[in-house]
Amino acid sequence: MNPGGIMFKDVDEQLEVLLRGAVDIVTKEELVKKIKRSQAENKPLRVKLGLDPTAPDIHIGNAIPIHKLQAFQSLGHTAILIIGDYTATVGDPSGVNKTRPMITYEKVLENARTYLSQAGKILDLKKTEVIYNSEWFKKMAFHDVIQLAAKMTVARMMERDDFTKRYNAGIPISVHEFIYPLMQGYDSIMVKSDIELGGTDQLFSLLVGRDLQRDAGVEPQVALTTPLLEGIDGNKKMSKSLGNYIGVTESPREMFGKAMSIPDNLMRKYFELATDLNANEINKLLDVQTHPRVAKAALAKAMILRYHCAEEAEAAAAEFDRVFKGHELPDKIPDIEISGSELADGKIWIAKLIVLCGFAATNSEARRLVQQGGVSMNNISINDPTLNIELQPGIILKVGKRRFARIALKI
RNA sequence: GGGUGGAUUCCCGAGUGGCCAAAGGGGACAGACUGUAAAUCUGUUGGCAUAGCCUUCGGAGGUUCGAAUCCUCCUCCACCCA
Repeated sequence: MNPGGIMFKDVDEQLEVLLRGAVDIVTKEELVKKIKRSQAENKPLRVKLGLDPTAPDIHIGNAIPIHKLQAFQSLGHTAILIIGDYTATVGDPSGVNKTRPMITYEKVLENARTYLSQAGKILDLKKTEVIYNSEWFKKMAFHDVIQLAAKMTVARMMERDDFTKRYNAGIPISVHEFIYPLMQGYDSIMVKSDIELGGTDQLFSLLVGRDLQRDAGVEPQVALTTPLLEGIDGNKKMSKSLGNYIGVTESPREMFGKAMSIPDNLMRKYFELATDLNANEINKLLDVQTHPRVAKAALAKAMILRYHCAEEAEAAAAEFDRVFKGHELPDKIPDIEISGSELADGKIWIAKLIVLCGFAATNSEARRLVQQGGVSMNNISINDPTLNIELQPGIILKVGKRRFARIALKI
């Protein structure tokens, strides 16, 4: 059937996998053409995804296009992961309504390391071309930069919704932000990409890549975007800085808890983007017959399954029920050692203890938590913020619904 | 280059001599109700062992018994004209 060694699946079969969950495909005709040609010539397509290591961790939101890249990879195509070590220092303006601060190159490299190891949870890195874009950008002369900049007009830049909005709102836009899409497009030329993936907020940059390629006399890449995922607050886009994210390296129990706190109306989206369940399974779980809580627990487990094993997912679910339904103690409670020098007459002020456990930033905050009835010790609620406690070893401090500590005394 | 307006607490935003640790909203946190959902309701939201004191309204000085508020200089930002 395929003497060349690589065996590509049927075009329709490939499209079914590749288009699942995709938002924009520019253009679908070109994609079909490329896949057909790849199959006929028995030659893998070059599929590019750029990641800017601006934060140390990957969360399940920015993992979405990585999973899409993995889908291409598992079909035999060539996955190209661009580590935007150079672009990261510029700062992608997409979807941001404030000027991004520039981050240092050292920080970027440090982030790149963890990014790569985390991306390895999704991709087969042995088969992935990993390329740092400083490879070409750091060699560029100013002259080259200007030539690149000459390929774009201000009017086209201002077509972008986020730029227009910022401009009209009087929020500054730096010139270097205009350069960003050009850099990303230039990457496409350098790695000879057939397809570029990205979140929907990347569409503009992906299209610039097409323009630049056309200008350079090569066949334009197909732009394929995946949806942006709202954070667990259900409001804003998932992001590290908003603290509404689920990190791919988080423990199963953390993932489970966070998944359970997403709003119901986001369940379908999470099912589709953050799990490997198929449409039938998802529909069945979201049926009116199924209690939303059951569906959400299934979602949490399926999500964990992408990054951990089945036993761990089950254990996380059981633990969750025990703590939040059964109101029992979690089986792993962090031990906090309190130094003897913090005590006075063998006692410690409750607010101080809470701060030492890291459950409040200041004594005042801790005091408020107590006043509001959010603090208990050994399951006995404490309401007096001036209370001094005699520390018995192994005493359990609970703050709010989910923060526990077992106190030990260090003499 | 010339002109105008602006910078307030996590964010938006009110405040133009004392009643200001600073309205209102958002967010966040805690509690009630639940399913760690949504909606709703209540409370909290600078620090300090808290009836009191201390630090904060872009920065540095100054006027005043008293300054977020008035004056001088500086920094940053936006808009208009060229």
